[in-house]
Amino acid sequence: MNDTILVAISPRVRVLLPLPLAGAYDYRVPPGMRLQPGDFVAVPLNGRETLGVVWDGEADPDLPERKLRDVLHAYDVPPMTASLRRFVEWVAQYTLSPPGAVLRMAMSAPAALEPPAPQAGWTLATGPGSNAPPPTGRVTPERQRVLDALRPGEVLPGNLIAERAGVKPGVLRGMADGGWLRPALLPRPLEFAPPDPDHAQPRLGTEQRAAAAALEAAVAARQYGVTLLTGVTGSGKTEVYLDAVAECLRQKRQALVLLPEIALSAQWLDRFRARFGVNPALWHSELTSRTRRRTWRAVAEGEAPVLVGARSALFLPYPDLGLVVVDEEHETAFKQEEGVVYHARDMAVVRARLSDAACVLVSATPSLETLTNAETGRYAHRHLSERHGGATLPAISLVDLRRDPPERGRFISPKLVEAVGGTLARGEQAMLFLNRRGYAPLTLCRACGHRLRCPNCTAWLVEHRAQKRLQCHHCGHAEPVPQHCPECGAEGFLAAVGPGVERVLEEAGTLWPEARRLVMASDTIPGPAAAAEAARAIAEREVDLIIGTQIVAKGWHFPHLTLVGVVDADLGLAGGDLRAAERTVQLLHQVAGRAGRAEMPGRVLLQTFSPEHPVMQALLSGDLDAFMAAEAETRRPGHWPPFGRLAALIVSAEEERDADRTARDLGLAAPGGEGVQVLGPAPAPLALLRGRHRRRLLLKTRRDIAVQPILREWLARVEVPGNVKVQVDVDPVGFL
DNA sequence: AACTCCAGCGTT
DNA sequence: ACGCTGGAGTTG
Repeated sequence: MNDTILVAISPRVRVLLPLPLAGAYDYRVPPGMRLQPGDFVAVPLNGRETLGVVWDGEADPDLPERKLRDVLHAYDVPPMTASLRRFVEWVAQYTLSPPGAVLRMAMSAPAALEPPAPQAGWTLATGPGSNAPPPTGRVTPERQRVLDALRPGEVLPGNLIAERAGVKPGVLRGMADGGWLRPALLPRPLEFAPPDPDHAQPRLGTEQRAAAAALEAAVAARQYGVTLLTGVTGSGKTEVYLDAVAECLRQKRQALVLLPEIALSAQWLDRFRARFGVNPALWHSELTSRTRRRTWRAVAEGEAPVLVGARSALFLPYPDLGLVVVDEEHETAFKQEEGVVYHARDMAVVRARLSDAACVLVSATPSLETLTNAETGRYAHRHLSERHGGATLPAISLVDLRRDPPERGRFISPKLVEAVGGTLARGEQAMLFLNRRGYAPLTLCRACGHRLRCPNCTAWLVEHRAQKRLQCHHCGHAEPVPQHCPECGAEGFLAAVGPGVERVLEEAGTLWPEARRLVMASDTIPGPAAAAEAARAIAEREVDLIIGTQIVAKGWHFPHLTLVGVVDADLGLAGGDLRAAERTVQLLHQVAGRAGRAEMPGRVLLQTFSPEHPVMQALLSGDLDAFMAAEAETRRPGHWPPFGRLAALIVSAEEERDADRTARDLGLAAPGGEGVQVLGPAPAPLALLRGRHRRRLLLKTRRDIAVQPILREWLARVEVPGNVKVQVDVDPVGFL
């Protein structure tokens, strides 16, 4: 045997830090510490302590020993699963984000790594197997009641024992000194009561039953697969997918349900409670730090069997995810536009695949992307064609504003006035929908034509008359409504142009002074409590007329609502957005679905200047399938999504010429070739946003060409100065 | 992201 | 000579 010189090479691990660094860093494992991939650790970084996760792969052997620092500490929490680690990497490479930036989303409750402080309680010092010295002192009646309140081995909090025994807390201390009681740690209670899959059996129709069985089978298969669940509003899609959740519970795996607006989902939670007997765990950005910490830890320890959340819930550390449901999958709220730019619906599919879980995408008005995946067979498709409980679909009609315009200065046409009036007269509820907050979207000077615009954004200031302020809906800038025109100084010439919900409220007040009116907009319904209260007031008929923005479109059940009037059906169609028509159909269809959900038939009136527009015709006929098929044919020839791929580069800088220069450089370095096309640079749709000048370039490729390598090479060719930001948006939606 | 380092400037 | 501020650079 050869003589070998054994060099004591200290073991090294790669640690990914939740910071926007290029990759994982290597650390030394101190003697006695055992680490495996996924372990949460504390490490030194540039003179401070940072949390991180032991990552996969070999440490760099060429890194000199002197650069290495020791791992400081390993946390006693379940390690991050391999499936979540793969997901972090996948999202990072897809969105061109540093992996650490994605990891940060998976470490959104760092305090949860510390074990929860154990709660102290009391237990009997004497008892079977105890060799404690015999207690001293008399057994008073009080003390006897304390002894009776505790079973041998039982640990209870002091205040509970004192309450049960009817004694002052001081008695317990005395008994502890005398050796009757001894302090002990309380067993940690479960954060979330386990939902019972068989708490209430829903009454499903035949069609629902078949769909539920298919979803249950998909969950029971314990492997990846995506099912699109469609059906008109009121067809009972929620009950069907809750059956899949029940099956997931029986499989002892965790279920995740993503909702677009978790803050508005009070009614959804009622249905969950009715089905499973308990509340699910919730996850959204407005949780208190305490709830956040507790929920994160409960999820990691497998004690949150069902989690309902916003898109960020995708990054929670489920030990064994068995089902991911994306409700209202077409909603643009699933798109995260800042930081790591991602689409939660698409990432949900990836999360499910990497976890060998079933995925269910749910919508009455599915996106063209999802429909196309269903048509090509990548997704299974289940459709519910019947409205549940005997309700019929609302009758939709158009009001041609060219033939039947409202009175001058008004926005509700005579036909709609009549319909609302009739509905209110019958004691039924009506809704007026206008997807615009505030009083008026534009204020202009009638003397000089000046329009009041935001100093930081390419946007008009919106008057909010209730607050007597002008607001920018993009940056939060607000100012008092001026008396004089800031341009020409004329007094009394500033005029509100166009309607917002506040103005419709005012008009409704003059038309139906007796009607009890409620405005539902994101500024009047700021959170879950307000949403629940609004739903209650409407259900208990404390409201006659609801005036709302798009938040009224989402999943509400208003049993007494029989009329929906859409004040401006054309609103979403302006502008050059690729998906404007699709989104308008989806939004207006959802709004229309609020009418007539119980036995009373519903009616919908759409006010439009272009009744012949395919969007209006689709809503009129109710044949959304045909509309989506036609929509597909407009996108297919130009290889627009979903028949091609799109990525946007948003170049922004405080100085316009800096943004222009980098945008031009990117344009000059643009990739090309077969099936690859670059559009721009052009001013971004909001050319000025929060004080930054923005330019946009669009990369469009054939569907079989991945955009990420092209983007990486492109960005590597261009030098971006420090005062310029280039944001990458793979699969952009909307106009940002 | 959060720190150090250092140039450039003003104060003591 | 000292100290503050801002920007660039670094972190294992």
